[in-house]
Amino acid sequence: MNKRDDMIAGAARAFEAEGFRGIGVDGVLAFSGASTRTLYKQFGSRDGLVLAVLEKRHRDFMARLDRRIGNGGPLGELFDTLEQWLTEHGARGCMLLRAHGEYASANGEIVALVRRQKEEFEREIARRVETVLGFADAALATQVWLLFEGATAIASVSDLSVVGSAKHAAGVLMLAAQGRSS
Amino acid sequence: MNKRDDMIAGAARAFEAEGFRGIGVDGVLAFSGASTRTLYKQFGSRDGLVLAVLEKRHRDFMARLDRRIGNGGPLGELFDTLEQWLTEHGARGCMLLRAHGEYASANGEIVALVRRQKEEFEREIARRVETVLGFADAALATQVWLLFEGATAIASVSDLSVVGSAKHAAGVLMLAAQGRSS
DNA sequence: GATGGTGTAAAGCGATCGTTTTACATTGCA
DNA sequence: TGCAATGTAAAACGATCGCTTTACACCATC
Repeated sequence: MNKRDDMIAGAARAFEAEGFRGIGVDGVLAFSGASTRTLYKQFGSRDGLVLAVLEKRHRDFMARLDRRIGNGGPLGELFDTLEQWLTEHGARGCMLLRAHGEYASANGEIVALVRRQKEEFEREIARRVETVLGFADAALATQVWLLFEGATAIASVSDLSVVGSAKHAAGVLMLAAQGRSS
Repeated sequence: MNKRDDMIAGAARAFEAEGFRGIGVDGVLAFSGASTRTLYKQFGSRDGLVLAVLEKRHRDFMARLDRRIGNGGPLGELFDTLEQWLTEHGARGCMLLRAHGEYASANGEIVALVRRQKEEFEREIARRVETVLGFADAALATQVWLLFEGATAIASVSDLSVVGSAKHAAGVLMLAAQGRSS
């Protein structure tokens, strides 16, 4: 019954470790023990499975954000959630952006999906910035987003402490924005 | 004579557009018109070509930094150079980090090279931070690095204006660091 | 004017790619 | 009890993969 979910979870681990184009269908399926027949019945194609993995990945992270992890307010939660996420999943760069890069000229549907997901994520950050400041500040939201994605990327070649650095920098930028408004 | 350079330049364009694992040897060579024979004589293997591309890419960007582009001081130059670079090469995410992700479990030499390159880049930022502040501030250097890599990544799904946002945020963080020291 | 370095053209190596297909087992619902 | 859905196992499709090899052309230097 949850075979479909097993395949998505297994494929996510496979793509995380080997990259989206670096592993074949058989290799991906080995992570969940499913057969090729089931893959094509459930997802239609290999790319269909990729889309399902990306959708679940984004949905899971957004849901995790709602758990209000940590104690640094709406913006601090953002980075505390990221640190917890990277601890659990390993830091290999944002899976969505990796797919965006690997399928840039091979699958427009995947590219479009990731763009939509990132727009949604930026809006979520803007919402949190407005909650903290009491007024909207699109420029600050973008800067916090930059710190977030920078930490996600750099953690793969450095260590998880960069997430704390990003959190701290976001706090400094926020205080500066508050100072300018008073 | 410059056939080797042609192959590296062509391969860089190929990998930029299709990803490192998303295009075959024949496709890569079509960008420079070279033959497979020449590839294996010059680079030994496909991965050898990848290493050469990454080395040249890093060296070229570091050399570009020395041209002191823009007028925002050592830190402003960093982001002005990035913006010029992305305008010329297109914004598809950092090629080095893309390679690091795609070869994470397939080629340790590539992974190690990128790690070294990123360490060197972080030191370059730290050097510039110290020049501006008059004293070393490793935490600030890391934060500027986060903004830089975040802008590089996000420009691929947004637009180049995020580089200006990163530059501005770096300026705010620097002023805050100066304030703390006085 | 032979030689060695560097290049192209093209065929072929075994392996693997994404996908389809055939054959059969299990399960839940009518 | 019977049927449809869902699953596995395994073979095979043509295409493409990274790589090797054979054969030949150019062009500088000694």
